[in-house]
Amino acid sequence: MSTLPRSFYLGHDVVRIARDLLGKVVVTRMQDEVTAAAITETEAYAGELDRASHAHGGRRTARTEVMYARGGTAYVYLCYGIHHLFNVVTNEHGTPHAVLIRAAMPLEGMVVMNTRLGREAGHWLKGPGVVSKALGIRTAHTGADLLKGPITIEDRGLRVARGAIIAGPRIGVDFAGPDALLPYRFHIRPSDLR
DNA sequence: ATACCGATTAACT
DNA sequence: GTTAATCGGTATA
Repeated sequence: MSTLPRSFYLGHDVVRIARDLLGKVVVTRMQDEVTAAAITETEAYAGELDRASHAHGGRRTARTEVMYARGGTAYVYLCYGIHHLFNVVTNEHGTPHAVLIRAAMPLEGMVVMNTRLGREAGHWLKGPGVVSKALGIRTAHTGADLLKGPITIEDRGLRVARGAIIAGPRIGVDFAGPDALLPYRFHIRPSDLR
């Protein structure tokens, strides 16, 4: 169990980092409640040039400012007034790259997850809103340092089976024109983690 | 100040 | 396949 170092997040290739996050474990420690889940789906948002990104065109607002922080910072925003979507900021300070965590496999704290979800978490948290809800991640956590907590990401030695990664276009970004077709989404099945 | 709408989800028909 | 839920961000005035 080792928390990912700052250098993991400072890389300039957000698409590669999105792929490398598959199999890594998101851990939250909140009020003595520990939950952990292995990432099975991600999407890369490539900053100012990416029409699907909140930071497209260099937009800087109260909400998006945290995207310009250094890699290893949490960006959590409210979508449709209901869902808290968890992103991992990457690249150096000033470059607004981020990776959206869209699905994960529960590893620890299933009882707590069940309570938070109001149902059985099962063996696969599908959808960014569901992942955040199960892990207790909310907009209040935006700006949190992923090297300190309460949210951390660890390498627990899980490896992705060779050839298991599927790349494709991102979900829900039809408004982004040609950028909606970029293969910035990566996913695997929980059974592809060893 | 006001109007519109989204990197979604669950519960419908 | 369709739709309600729910509210902060953003643009427009």
